[in-house]
Amino acid sequence: MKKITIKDIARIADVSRGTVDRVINNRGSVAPEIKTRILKIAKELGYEKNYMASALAINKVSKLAIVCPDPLSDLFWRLPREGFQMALGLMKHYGIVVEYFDFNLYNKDEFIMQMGNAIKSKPDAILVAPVFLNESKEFLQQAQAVNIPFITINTEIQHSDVLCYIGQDSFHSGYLAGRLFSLQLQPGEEVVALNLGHNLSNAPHYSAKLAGLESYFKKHENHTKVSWYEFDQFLDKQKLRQFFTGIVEKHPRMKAIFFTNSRAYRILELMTPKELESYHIIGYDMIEPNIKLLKEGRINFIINQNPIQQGYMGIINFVNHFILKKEINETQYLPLDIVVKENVDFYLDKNLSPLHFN
Amino acid sequence: MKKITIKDIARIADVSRGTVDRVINNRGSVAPEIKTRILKIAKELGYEKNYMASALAINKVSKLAIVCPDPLSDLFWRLPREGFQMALGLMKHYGIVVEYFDFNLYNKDEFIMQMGNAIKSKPDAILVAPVFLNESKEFLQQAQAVNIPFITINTEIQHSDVLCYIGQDSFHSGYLAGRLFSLQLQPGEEVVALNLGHNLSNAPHYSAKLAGLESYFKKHENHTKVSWYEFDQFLDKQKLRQFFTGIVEKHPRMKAIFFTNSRAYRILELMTPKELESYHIIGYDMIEPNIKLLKEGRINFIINQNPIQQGYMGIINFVNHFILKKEINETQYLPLDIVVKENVDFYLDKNLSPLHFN
DNA sequence: TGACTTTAAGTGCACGTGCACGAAAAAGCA
DNA sequence: TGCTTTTTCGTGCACGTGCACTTAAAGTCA
Repeated sequence: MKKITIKDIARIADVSRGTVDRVINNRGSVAPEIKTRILKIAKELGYEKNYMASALAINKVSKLAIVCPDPLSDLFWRLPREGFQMALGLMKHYGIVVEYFDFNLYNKDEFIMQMGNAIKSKPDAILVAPVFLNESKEFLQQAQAVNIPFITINTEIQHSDVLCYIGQDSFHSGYLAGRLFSLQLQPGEEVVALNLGHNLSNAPHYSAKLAGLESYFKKHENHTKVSWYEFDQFLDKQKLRQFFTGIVEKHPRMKAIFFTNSRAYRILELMTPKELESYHIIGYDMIEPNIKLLKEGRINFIINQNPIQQGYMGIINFVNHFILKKEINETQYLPLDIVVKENVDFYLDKNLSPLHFN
Repeated sequence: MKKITIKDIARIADVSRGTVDRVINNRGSVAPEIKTRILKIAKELGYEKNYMASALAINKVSKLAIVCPDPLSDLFWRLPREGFQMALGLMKHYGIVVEYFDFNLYNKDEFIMQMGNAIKSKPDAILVAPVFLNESKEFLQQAQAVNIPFITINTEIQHSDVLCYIGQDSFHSGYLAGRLFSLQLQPGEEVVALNLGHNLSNAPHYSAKLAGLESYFKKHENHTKVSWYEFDQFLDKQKLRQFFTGIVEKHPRMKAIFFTNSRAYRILELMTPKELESYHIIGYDMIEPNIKLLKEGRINFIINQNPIQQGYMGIINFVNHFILKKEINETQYLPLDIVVKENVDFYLDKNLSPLHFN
């Protein structure tokens, strides 16, 4: 019942606390036979280190650098940050200091700069959303040289020095969208996928979604035509409308529109009432404009990427690895939540308040 | 940057640590003017109690009694327990001792007995799945008398002494099922809801689901007929089949079947191949037989009640309230996850491994 | 054998808080 | 004023671990 301590072990093994300490923490300088004796006793008694006392004694902070898009530059990125805060509130007693290195989501140079700054700050680890594929891989090399591991969220990249990835399986995310469309599509109707933003070739999480979407129809409804387009000047409403008009003209049988990211609302706000009625829409992310459109019945499904949990788990993994020294999984896929008008309220972050510790 | 401690405040306020301690913890015996001075300084400096040192000093365990159905008596109840274990692994350093009081889900007397035992064990709080409505309310009275608050999960009951409820909004859960059916229903087709198990009048979480389902169709498709039945001898395959045959005969236009709980598989395993093809099925809970049926396309949608999170959050709330002394929300609705074949893999608990701390 | 080095083991303090105990100051009272 | 009672405040130890420092023992070599 009572928690067993180092002192207990020392008493039973007839040695001093210091010796037990050396054994437990593998500091050496202890006779082999005594070491085995102590380990045996510790195991038998089920000794578990008291992390509170440990953390108190160490009195040293672990540093985590977080390199994510500026929450102000993109609505979505508020949410992972919320998750960071939650977990940090919960874990702050372990002595974790984080430094944020925000960058503008659309500015590759800022990303490069902030990644450099993050590495320069000599943290114990870097938590990064590697939205720019090539540049991220480059920095991974650099970090590897100075022995700083990466925790990645949101965008999955393949690299040996990534401690773990937390986010969605993008391919299956697109695949799921295919299934959801097919619930309502009639034969002959076409599907169009739109990527508003980053260049697809440098953004693996977006292109994987497209691949998944196409894969679904190839497998189940090979007659359904799927096309895709990318467009990065979505902030210019006039150009965006022109772009969309072009698509409408090119695809008179278009019935379903898939958005690879959170920016469905950018086009929906430019649609005519008639257009709004005509299409099945699937988009991503529970940001305010999308939620509104979902509730109005304009967006049919939102696929939620659990951004808050992405942040939450990122911190948890840091704690697990660096403080509790536990094994962690390299790939941690979060659920592909299907959000409709009828359950959207229960996905809003206010429901996570119990995890808010501040 | 540096963490500010009681000692710092004492030095600045020119008093002793003890005095600051008395102010911070509201122990009285301190002159009013000094109290305000100390509070002011504490606030200015942003003092935050170090809970690790605090817990270490107190060296007292908080006791939590958990009264939930035996995981062996019902597959579903393994999952909340997993959530308990996760959170406890994460929080164990706060010194939490839990005692489980399992009862057979179908045995009201066992529930009564274990609730009694739980109260007798004099815990700081009881975490309970109050699946029997009337009996639960009775014990709430008793616990109130000896000042033991309740944390409830899974089944929502109205009572002033419930510290918090963590689980689904059952009404909207049924309502969502209505929407999901309507994605595929043709005019004239009927919906039947089946409650295999508890008496509905004593199980509010089940009856609320039915109400939600009916409400959806009343509001959106008033022509669609919705009927419901309950049947508690579902373990007897022959009787169950008879029961179902009766329903098939009574409802030749039945196209959609809604199960209020996890026991859809009980009837599906008795269906003929032709019957299996004929109906849209919605059920609850990610237990093994249901997952299999979902993957085979027999069950169309599973609504996930986040059982692991129910357990996880239950513990988190205990910590928040009793250790960190934070305000907690009385009602904490978990998402109504829509699970289909295409995203089921990402809802399996293996994906939550990072929360496993043992 | 004696002086010195290396290795093994023990001791004491620190971390920040809670709490019991006792000292000091203030208040009450004759 | 002198005494007692009450209030207010300070001090020391404990919690379990980490770590630096000290001491003791064993080993090395001329």
